[in-house]
Amino acid sequence: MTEEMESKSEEVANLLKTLGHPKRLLILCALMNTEKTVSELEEVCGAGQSQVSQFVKRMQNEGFLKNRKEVNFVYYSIKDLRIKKLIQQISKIFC
Amino acid sequence: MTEEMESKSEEVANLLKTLGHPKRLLILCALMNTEKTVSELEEVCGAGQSQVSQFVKRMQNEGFLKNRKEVNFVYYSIKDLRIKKLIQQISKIFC
DNA sequence: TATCAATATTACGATATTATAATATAATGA
DNA sequence: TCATTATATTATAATATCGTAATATTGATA
Repeated sequence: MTEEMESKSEEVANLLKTLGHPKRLLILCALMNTEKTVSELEEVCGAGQSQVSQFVKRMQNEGFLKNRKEVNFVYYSIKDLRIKKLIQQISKIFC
Repeated sequence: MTEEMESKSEEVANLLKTLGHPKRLLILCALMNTEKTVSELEEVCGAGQSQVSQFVKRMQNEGFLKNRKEVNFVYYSIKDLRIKKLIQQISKIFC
């Protein structure tokens, strides 16, 4: 096994792990067509404020999400078209 | 959020979690073209016998793999064409 | 300035996962 | 039968993740 395979497999595994949580998946699905605030996402996935904040932070760090601040709201959305298509593919594969 | 969405998201999340481990990914890739024994898979992913055995058991339980016993070897392989295509999609998405 | 609303961060116990070692099982061949 | 080989199972310590509560931050507004 090459160094490259090892690091690539870790990189991909990290992305898959981030996707591998039911509430994070629900958040991603909810963001497919529109941006949403943290409190809106709380309702979407039935998690508390703190947990949603942690979820979106992680997904942003992994490159899935971006945000935009407006007054004291923070709107999260899918980072770009590439990620949106990726999520569509994933959902096509598993659903 | 409907009951159905909740259970579907858990189901998909479980599949993604199973995929979300670097050595399990390496095992799946190694099985794309050919079946392999547990000891061959040890070399493929650089894990010990026990761990590989646990990995393939889990992936078999999740529906990714099947096995075939021959004398005292156990050959593991991708369960069917549908799963093979799924893994190809995943690797196309992330690589 | 004081307060409030929205979000982020931190802390922490509970639970799950990982990696490893030890042992068990099952089939083979001497 | 006994030893060997391949695999499976069990146990366990280390680590990671999850969910929750408490606190901090930030910007707006009274």
